[in-house]
Amino acid sequence: MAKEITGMSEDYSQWYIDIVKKAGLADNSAVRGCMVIKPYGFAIWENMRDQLDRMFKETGHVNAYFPLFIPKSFLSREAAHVDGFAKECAVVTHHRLMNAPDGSGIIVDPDAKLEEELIVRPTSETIIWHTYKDWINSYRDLPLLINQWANVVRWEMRTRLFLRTAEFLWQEGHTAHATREEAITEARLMQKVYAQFAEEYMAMPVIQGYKTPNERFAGAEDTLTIEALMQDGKALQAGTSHFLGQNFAKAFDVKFLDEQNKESYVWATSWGVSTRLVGGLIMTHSDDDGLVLPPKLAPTKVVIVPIPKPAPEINDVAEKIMRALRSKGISVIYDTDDKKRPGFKFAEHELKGIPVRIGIGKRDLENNQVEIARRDTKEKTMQTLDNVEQYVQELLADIQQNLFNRALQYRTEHTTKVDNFADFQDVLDSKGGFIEAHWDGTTETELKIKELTKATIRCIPNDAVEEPGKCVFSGKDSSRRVLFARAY
RNA sequence: CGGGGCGUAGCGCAGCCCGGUAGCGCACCUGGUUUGGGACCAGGGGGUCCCAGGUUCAAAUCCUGGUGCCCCGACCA
Repeated sequence: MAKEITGMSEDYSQWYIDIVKKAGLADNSAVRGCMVIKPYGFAIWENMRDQLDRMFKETGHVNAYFPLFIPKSFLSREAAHVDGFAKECAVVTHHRLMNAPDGSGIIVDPDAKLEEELIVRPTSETIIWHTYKDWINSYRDLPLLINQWANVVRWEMRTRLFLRTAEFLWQEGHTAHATREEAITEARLMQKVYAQFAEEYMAMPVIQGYKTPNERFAGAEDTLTIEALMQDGKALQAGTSHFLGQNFAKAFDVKFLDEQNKESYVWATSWGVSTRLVGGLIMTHSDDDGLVLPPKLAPTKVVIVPIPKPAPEINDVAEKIMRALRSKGISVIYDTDDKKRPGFKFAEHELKGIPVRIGIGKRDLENNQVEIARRDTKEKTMQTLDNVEQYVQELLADIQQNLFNRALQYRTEHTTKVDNFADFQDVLDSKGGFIEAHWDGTTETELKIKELTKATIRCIPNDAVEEPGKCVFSGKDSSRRVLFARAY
């Protein structure tokens, strides 16, 4: 009726857009490529953010905030870095508006041109490393473990709600270390934190690995990644953690004195995840009825629907259940709207992905029971009133686990070992997903494969087993399989 | 940056070809009947038809120019 969602199999892209809009997560805005994150979508992001923030702090990081604007000259200090971002920067050139002399409206005041243009940050390495120069003198100042929650702007050609927007919210960790080993350990730790978050909270299984030189972050010596697989068989880079070597320390002249009074450049990492994760969450679990949310991130875990509408005896029971669940930290709402009928509400709450629905009708109360429905499988059971609290707790845990299992099973079924290029193309076009194949290690081959198939090397998995083989494209020697996929 | 589409009520759209009182569905308000998987009836409110200029007695509709957003691709988190 009112909220038709395009079928996933019919048009995956349209299905995704329908979910985002109809579940009330976000809308397009008046600004090209920028979205309005609506309260429900923002609530999901807040839950992600809060949990990640806890995990960052548990691993010793603190939050700070750096400017939105970056002097143009900063960006050019690290050569690879500027190459990577130059083409997608928003630039501030003036600082004042004025009424047009001809009365045609407001124009930029030509006299208010900035001496040096400001770049709206696409990422903050440069402004942060400029600042670190002042903060770091001695080994005693290290490690410096800082995270920032911020918005950044990348003027992308092609945008998609949550997955790629011109402005997005994210966190960026920027750490400084005394030794190479310590920085590498940090980058690995944060990759692990991201993987743990993705799997335990988002119920989204990820492959941990590292990027090929070609896919590396601009300015990094090594880029670690977590890669997830979406339901249409495309991969999503869900988070990255970079070992930056001494590149930024050298570019911004950040040195420290060690215990031996010897001066050296510090070692750096940076790592980030963004609102893109919301897109990943949607594309991992949702279905043709709408959003499906893992309980650990659902803004509302339980909704109670009075059947057919609120009534004193139903309200009493609902209140009791709410109190009991809330005392266990379970967010629950009672849908008291007396204008909408139960069927409408069921559909609406399913669209919003609320993990558990409790239906209370007079008929049920006569039998001292309520109906409990789970969003993931849409199964319903009757539970006696004294059992509701415990049942719901277990059910939420079960849903969380089931979503992960389901996604893992999908990924397993869509991960294929391939040993020749014909199969490689066949698999990509038929079922998609991850392809484990040998690669000769050259960028040339990587690019050629991309050109021919649109598949990229998502990563070299951390746990890739050493096995001799022949490159799926060039036939040259290879010592391990890498992970290919078409990606978002 | 190429290709396509769209701008008309809060949302989704028709009307435009062939100029003549701005319409439909949903949502909203009122009343009533309903209510265990997206209710129905009756009444009602709500519009710079993206902007500017032109043609015309008359423009949502025709002409010219502009602008915005979306979708699909190449580039990227």
